[in-house]
Amino acid sequence: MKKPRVIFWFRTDLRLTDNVALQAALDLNPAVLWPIFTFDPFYAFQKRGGSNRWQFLLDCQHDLSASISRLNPKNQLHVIRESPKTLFPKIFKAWRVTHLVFEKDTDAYARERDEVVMKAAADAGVEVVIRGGRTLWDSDEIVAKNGGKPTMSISQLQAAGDKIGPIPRPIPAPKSLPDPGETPIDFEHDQPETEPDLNAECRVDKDTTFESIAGPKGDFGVVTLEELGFPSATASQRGGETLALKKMDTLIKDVKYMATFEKPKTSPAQFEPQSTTLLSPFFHFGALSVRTLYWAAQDAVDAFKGKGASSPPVSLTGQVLFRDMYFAAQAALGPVYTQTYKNPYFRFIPWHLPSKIDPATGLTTGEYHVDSEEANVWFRRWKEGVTGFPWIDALMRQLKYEGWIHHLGRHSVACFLTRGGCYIDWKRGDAVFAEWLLDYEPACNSGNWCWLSCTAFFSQYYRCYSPIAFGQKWDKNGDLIRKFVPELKDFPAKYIYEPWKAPIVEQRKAGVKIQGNGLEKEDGVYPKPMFDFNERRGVCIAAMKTAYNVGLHGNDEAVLNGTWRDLFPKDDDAEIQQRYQTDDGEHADEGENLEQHAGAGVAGDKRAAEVKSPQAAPKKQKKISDYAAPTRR
DNA sequence: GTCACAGTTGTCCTC
DNA sequence: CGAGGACAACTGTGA
Repeated sequence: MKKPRVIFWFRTDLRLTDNVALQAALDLNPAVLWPIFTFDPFYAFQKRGGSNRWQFLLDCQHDLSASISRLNPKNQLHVIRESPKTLFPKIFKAWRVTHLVFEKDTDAYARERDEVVMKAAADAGVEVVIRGGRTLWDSDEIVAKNGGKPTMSISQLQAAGDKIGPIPRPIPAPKSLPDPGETPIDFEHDQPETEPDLNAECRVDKDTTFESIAGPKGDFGVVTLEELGFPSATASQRGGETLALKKMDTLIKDVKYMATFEKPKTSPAQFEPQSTTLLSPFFHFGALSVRTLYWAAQDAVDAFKGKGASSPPVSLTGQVLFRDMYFAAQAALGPVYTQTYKNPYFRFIPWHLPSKIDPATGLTTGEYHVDSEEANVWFRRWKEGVTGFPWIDALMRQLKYEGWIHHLGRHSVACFLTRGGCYIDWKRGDAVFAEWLLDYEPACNSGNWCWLSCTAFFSQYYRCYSPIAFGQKWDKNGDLIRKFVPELKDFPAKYIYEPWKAPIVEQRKAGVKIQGNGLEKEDGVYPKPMFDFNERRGVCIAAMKTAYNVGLHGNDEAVLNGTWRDLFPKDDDAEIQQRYQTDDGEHADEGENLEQHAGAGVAGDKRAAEVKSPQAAPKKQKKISDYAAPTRR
């Protein structure tokens, strides 16, 4: 029998260490092995992502390719610029492939993509080998042990994990790699769909990535930011497995830090160095395996002799357990995991700026309805970091520039945008994080936005982060603000969280005027706050109470057919019912699913200080357990 | 079914 | 300055 000719398909596992799937490929004892990465136009055009994250990905690929070449100078990472859906059928034939090996991926698009590829493999007589390694436990197995339901709490995840058994220990990197086979590309190069381009705004130039299948030099080299038409990255964090392992080495030496880590006690205001490990971007691209971190942390706890070793959920191990919880929730719910509409586990709350839904698929389109011009301005000011609340603005500018903010910083800005300030749909924030975060992970990002907006996973909506007090608790002097909002760098600490309260003479001394809305940039000016936070907190908590009393979820009939409004109290409060503005036909609904009625008038949020209780709304429409678990494939 | 209690990460006031 | 309780009141878990 002839020895196997194997493609190893790298995806979200850009590493050699603890790569269980790669080991499975080597266990086939292949004659030749092509390590490949399909540069999928889907991610370039139909998923949001800015320069910082692209750079991190490209770093990971350069590093991986170099590591491969170190093991075998004849080999490298072969980056192929085409959709895997069209590429594989051609390449299976052209390269006379016998086996395709890859790591399992449970993201919604990845499942669909892999189905297509597996079908092509079956048609071509190529054997497919899949191994798990992206999560601590296999997400589908977790779902099965959780009664086929999404894991909606950390205790459910832990119970399901206990039923499966111990988390596998990481395995070492291979010591050698076979040669690659020949790489003829004498087949047609399918051109990608480039419209709509969700990243059009981020590009400074047109994309040329897909002009050739093996790159401009024909050497299957790594794509560049220039080819993608993206500007240079601004983030200081860089990617790659080598760097990740170096970070791990440093961490492991600090047994006390590892063993006593408690997430809620780490400061969101600390930068250079940050108070947490900053390993999440490496997990996202698979440059480091979560099992490596898990066992390093667990071993540190076991080795720690002092007092105060931490345990889940606050410990380092707890952090990756939460990641598994979100992944298993996603594995159970499929595409609706990243939206409320059609999702039986996510609470329906009539936020401002709700998502548009594609009637054909029932999925969000990425666009949104503008039910309130005021809320739309708030959203723009939030995104650009000119809300007039320095703590929020510093975090948002840090996010844009560095591609990272501390977890509690994310809590602050997410609470502020949704249930604790603007009352804007969590999907708007989710999309901004998707664009800017280095570590953007759909499962975790969607999960955390739901958590913070009290849409799912968490429900104590009356616990509301103050854009003033929360930052002050960690950073009295406002150093994070001084760093990322330089307009305020000379402001007295007494007023730095509430600059609008500073007397004119103090403003003059600090060289900054507090005026305007921040959208017209002007030197020496920092905007006034975009609303009275205490007033907004009251409005939001009352509106949340109403939404909770009505008790709808994303898959309830009233949400699907748009009659949910009938269940909410009829009053003029903008936060109770999204109201379409009748004086602006542009925003009137164009016959889509969410059935936005033309409202009774222009929303006037300022009036909404007191909110009436819902009239005779049922305490609970339905219990979650009344729903059949949504099925996938 | 009921009830008490806990829940990774709130704020503000009093003592 | 730190601890503790009120605020108003959510869901999931387990006895």
